[in-house]
Amino acid sequence: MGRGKIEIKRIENHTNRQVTYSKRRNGIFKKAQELTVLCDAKVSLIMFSSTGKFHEYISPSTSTKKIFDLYQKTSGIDLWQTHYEAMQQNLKQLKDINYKLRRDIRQRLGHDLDGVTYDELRSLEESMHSSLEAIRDRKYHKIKTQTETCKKKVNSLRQRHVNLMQSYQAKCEDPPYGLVDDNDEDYESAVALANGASNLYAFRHQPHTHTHPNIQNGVGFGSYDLHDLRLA
Amino acid sequence: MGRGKIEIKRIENHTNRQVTYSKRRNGIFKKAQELTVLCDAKVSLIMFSSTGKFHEYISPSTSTKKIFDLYQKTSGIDLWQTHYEAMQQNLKQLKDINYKLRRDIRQRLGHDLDGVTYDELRSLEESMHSSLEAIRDRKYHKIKTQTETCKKKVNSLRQRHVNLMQSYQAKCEDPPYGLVDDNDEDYESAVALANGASNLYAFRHQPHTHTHPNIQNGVGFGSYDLHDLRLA
DNA sequence: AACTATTTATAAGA
DNA sequence: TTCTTATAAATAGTT
Repeated sequence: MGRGKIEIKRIENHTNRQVTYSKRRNGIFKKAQELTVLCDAKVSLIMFSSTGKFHEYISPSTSTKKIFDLYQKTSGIDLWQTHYEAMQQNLKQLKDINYKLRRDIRQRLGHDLDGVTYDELRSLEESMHSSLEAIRDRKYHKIKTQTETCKKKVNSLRQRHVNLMQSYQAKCEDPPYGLVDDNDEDYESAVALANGASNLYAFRHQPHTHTHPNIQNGVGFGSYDLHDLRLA
Repeated sequence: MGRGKIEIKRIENHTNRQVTYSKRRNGIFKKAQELTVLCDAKVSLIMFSSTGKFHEYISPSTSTKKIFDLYQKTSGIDLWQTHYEAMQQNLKQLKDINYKLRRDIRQRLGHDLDGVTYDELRSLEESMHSSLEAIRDRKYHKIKTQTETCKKKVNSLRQRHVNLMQSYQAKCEDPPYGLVDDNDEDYESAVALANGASNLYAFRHQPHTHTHPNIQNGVGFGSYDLHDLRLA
């Protein structure tokens, strides 16, 4: 299609080749676009000239990535695989290890023991036994430390209680006026306190709540039994 | 370029569209091939028809994978990225699960219990305990079946022993010459056997090996105690 | 880049 | 689908 027929073989003249590439590239792109529209097709056309220049046509309804995915799906060729074989390997190994770990756990739970020999069972039992010992030890250790922490707390509370009682008794022996300031309410409550009719006292008639036991019971008269605090 | 000019818009008639697709596809493939040869270019042409049919042209000097690699390099678009990221995610998850499984096992072995609460310790102990029971059950079951198999073997061997002794005594009552053939060694061993001086007999003075107990002890004179065989 | 003679592609019909 | 063929479109060589 031109002034003369040409043979389909490499054009040796460089300029000529470039010109022909340019002309025919436009032609093929136009054809691709027409095909896309006329036939509702998806076309991906990627070209590199002999000088390495890159040109692309892609149907507007799609993208190179989509064509690429579709290509792999349709042709069954996984272009990805060769690229990331090492990663695939890694993944496979991890899955394998994972499976073995799960099996180990299942056997430690007493399941899936059908294929296990007597000797293996014995060593598993032994391992389980000593592990159980270790876990029990740890539990007892936990109990012990928790108990000790608790005791320390109790001692601390007991000490606070004693201190509070001492300071309270000291206040009762002094005249209460030293506590009074411009605030009437404070004055009244101070008087009420002095008469032993504090509203705090009312708590003593409520069920034991174990909140602020040092305050609840601290407003007592020395008759209070410390026993209740020991396991608070 | 045909009997009539056509407008470049979607061909609504399905058959017509298919025919045009087929014809123009050939045309564009021919153009691609010509461009490849004439201009020494690399061309990748991937097409999907409206019905999803896939066709491809690729310049002989290259491959679809190479074109995609080159495409990515040139355009800077990473078509693998999403794949790669998905794989990374997968890998990370597996590693995570793996770590947790390992931790579980370590804890079941009684290690790494520092961060474990008292309640968790208790439930772990309980799990271990019941698992240990299951494993012991399995072991006992194994012992039982093995013992039964063993008993059956012993009974079978005992029967063979009895049979052997009977046929031996029968032979002793007959003249022994029937046993003798051209082989001197056989003759000698038969005589030795008759005298109770078999080299097989020597095994009785060795530590118990539990191999071929029927032969070791079978060359006796009826005074043999079967008890030894019971737990062989 | 434009022109145009000529080849090539293809629309419509068989 | 394939062949035919009139005609549109592409393009080789030229300017």
